[in-house]
Amino acid sequence: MNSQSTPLKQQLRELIERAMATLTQDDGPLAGISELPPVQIERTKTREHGDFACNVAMQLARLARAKPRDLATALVAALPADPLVAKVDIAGPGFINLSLSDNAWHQQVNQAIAQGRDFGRNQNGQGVCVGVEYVSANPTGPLHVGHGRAAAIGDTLARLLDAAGWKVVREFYYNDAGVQIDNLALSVQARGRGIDPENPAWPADGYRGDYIQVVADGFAAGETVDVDGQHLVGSGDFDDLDAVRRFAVGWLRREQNDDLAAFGVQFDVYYLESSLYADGKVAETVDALNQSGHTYEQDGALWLRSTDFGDDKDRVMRKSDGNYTYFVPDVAYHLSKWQRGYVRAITELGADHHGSLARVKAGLQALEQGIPAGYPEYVLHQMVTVMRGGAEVKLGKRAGGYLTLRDLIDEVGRDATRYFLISRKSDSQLTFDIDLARAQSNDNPVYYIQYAHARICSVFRQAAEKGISHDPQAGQANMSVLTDEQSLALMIELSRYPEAVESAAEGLEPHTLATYLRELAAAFHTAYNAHPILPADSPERDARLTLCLGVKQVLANGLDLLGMGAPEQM
RNA sequence: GUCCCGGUAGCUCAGCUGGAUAGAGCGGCGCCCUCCUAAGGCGCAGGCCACAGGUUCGACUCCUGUCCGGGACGCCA
Repeated sequence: MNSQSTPLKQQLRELIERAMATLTQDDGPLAGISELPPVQIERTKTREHGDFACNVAMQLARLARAKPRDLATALVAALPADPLVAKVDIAGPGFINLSLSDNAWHQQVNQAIAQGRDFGRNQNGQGVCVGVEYVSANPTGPLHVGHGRAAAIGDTLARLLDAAGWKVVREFYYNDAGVQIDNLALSVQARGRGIDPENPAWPADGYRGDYIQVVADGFAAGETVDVDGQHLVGSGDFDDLDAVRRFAVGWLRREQNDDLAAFGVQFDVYYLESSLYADGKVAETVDALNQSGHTYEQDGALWLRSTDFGDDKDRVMRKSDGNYTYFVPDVAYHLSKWQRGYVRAITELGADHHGSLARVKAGLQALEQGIPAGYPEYVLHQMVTVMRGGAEVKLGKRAGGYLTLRDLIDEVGRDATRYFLISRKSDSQLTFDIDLARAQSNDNPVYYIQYAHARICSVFRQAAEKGISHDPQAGQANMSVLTDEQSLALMIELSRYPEAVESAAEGLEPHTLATYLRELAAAFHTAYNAHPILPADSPERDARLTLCLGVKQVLANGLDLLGMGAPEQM
């Protein structure tokens, strides 16, 4: 494993910090300022402003009672010389603009090649354990597109956090015992007895989809289901509702797992709601809430005074019929995450559940067990609508045309499905255009990015056919022959990758990585068109091929974080 | 009525924890393959960042209010 070298931004930040330290000495302009603001280094929008800009002089202006530009001048004068930095300017209201040497970019390319799959990874998480929960669909039906969005977002988050040095546990939580499961069992039983949803004898809240018939047929035919460590055999005895229930749950669990596997999504832990009752976690939670004094009895029910913790009204914990409301096991479940050592817990949910967030957080606070106020962190996604042929595809469970995640994967492919579900900010509603996702054309960003990777592979194949060998060492030594604008722009784009990974992980915003990869691919395609990669001149050729190797590595790393393939040929 | 999320080019959307002249793709118009995959590239046109205030050196970004669209508000899960 290569030791990760210090990221560019951080190296520059340290230079500025050293300059600031100089100015705090004795009677320097910053002397006597106790709290210096954190130094922010950011990429500039145009190279006219250099490569990186620092706004610290403006931030310090008031504290130091000095003009921003005067401070900037003093900082620049105190800035230590460094081979990374070619030029320093002061511009606008007091920006310090840093222009890097070409050699700085060459180093980034070389690092991408040398570090390989590790390039872009960082140690920000310091190996601390974070639980990431997502999908968590109840086993009452096939996964639909909304679950697909949850899976794509959650899985990419998990990969990003892993790349950022956290110890990630992927978790799937499901209810295997509640009212909805009863409805499932009753539905399968009814189908098994030849009752269909149009029949007056159909269960009131039954699941009407055709898949119920399939499950019933399997149960009748004595099919077997192996899932979650269980081996289930359909007995065909529809009077044994408990057996029907176990079989149906197992069947749908297996179905969901198969679909998720086809989507490239796997979990470390499957957590059953029923286990929270079986192992006393629910009772422990209720006792702790009672003991902490945040509960009261009223109207024959037990209430949590969640308004003490920011909820807008108190919530019933135990109904007057003696059963717990769903949010009690929810609190117990998140307590178990804390107790299992998840220092951070991230819960990915559909935004239609946002109403439950406040009460779960309130419940965790009311336990008074030192769980941080921000626990768990929620990432919510908005609804997905699907378009085909310019018309909306209805997704309702009741309708016959039930579009499942599996249907979508089969129709447009795993990579395109993942990309489209991840490419938008999770906070905004998403329109999934099946025709666009299927298009094998430049309308489709999936191919655009993957094609960049395939194109590089193709160039190396061409080189091999022509008997041209690539000397990577010579390439690295000769990078300075690449002075054209497009190559430089490509190197700079490549150098942004570690920052893209870091900020996507930190902000829990996987879509920003998708955006970055499109920009990297664009920079590559531009350079590809501007200059032949296999010119006769061998120093230049070696350098261009070396740059291609670096870009190829970054594309592969980035696509992998999105759970997508990096094809060598298209 | 309360709460959450959106409102940026004709369309679909980016805009990184407030930064310098607002970005990309598609669509429109005009170009580029005797050349490594044209699944590509180049150029032009296109904007009161929903609206009105406020905060400050500086606001698409933060705060308040209004309007529009979507969602959530149960002793359902």
